[in-house]
Amino acid sequence: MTRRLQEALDSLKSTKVRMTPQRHAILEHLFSSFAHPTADEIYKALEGKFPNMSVATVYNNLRVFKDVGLVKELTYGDSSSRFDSVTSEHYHVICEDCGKIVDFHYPGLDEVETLSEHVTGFKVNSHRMEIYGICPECLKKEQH
Amino acid sequence: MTRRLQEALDSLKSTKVRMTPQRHAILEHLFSSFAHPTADEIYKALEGKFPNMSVATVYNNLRVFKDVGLVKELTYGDSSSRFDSVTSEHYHVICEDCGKIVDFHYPGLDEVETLSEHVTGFKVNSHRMEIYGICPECLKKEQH
DNA sequence: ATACTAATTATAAACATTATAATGTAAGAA
DNA sequence: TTCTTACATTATAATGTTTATAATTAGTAT
Repeated sequence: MTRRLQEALDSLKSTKVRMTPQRHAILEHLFSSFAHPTADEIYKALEGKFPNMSVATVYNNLRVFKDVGLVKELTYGDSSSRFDSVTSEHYHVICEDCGKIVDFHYPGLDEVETLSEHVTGFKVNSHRMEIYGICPECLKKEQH
Repeated sequence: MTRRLQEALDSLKSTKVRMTPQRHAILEHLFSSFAHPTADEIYKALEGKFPNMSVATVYNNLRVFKDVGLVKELTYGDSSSRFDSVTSEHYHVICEDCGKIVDFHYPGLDEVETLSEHVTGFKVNSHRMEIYGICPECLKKEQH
């Protein structure tokens, strides 16, 4: 069990969210790696362990985790949402070919928030940024 | 007819994309304002003029325009894509309360693309950024 | 152990988007 | 101008993701 998973489980104890085997498995899947799976990928990954689990359970619980701030929903260009276990602030680099998502840390875009606040009169809360391109693996495939 | 629309029509002449009344109307709708409508909003807006137009026509043509670089598809959190007539490079400031989208110009984030290319090994093509907050109108409402 | 409440399952429905096949039409050639 | 051909449109069905519903099951506090 990773530290990140343990922390997620602990933070759930302070809420009124019940722990169930399915929820534990979904959290484990999300927090034990830095992947950004779709709901369906999670569903398929846990099929062996929970043959009777409904896909609605995956969606419901992802929403529960989102509501308590444990995961983020990423709505990018492709057809289905991806889910990201929340760690620190970071950005995503996305492969336009295979859809793979890689984390990317970049320091200061605070200036952008400040400037946009002045220009638009908005009270700015946050921003998001994604970078699009072709991943090394797909670049190789193209060359063949 | 606005200059932006005329430019869009001109640029289509240099491609092999045929002009049809439906295409003209969709372009007019997109290029005569700076709105960011969904496919369904465009469909409904043109219902009066083209009672027989199929929703597939809207989707097909938005894809055509996207392919030749006249429009951009914006996939935000909500369920359906929005479409933006391409002008110069710009970003969007989005009101979390009423959903309003305001354009925002900001010069150089090229450095982000360069750096992410080095760090991840991707061949980077583009990036997008959105800024989230509360617009002046909704701020006022909150204070009452 | 019991009871209460919430979670899960199975299923159907909703919704956006895409595919298919038949019909209609834009645009260049004769 | 008319003809021709390839492309666009329509109507419809299909697809894929996500949500809603109702019945059953299972956590948790007492």
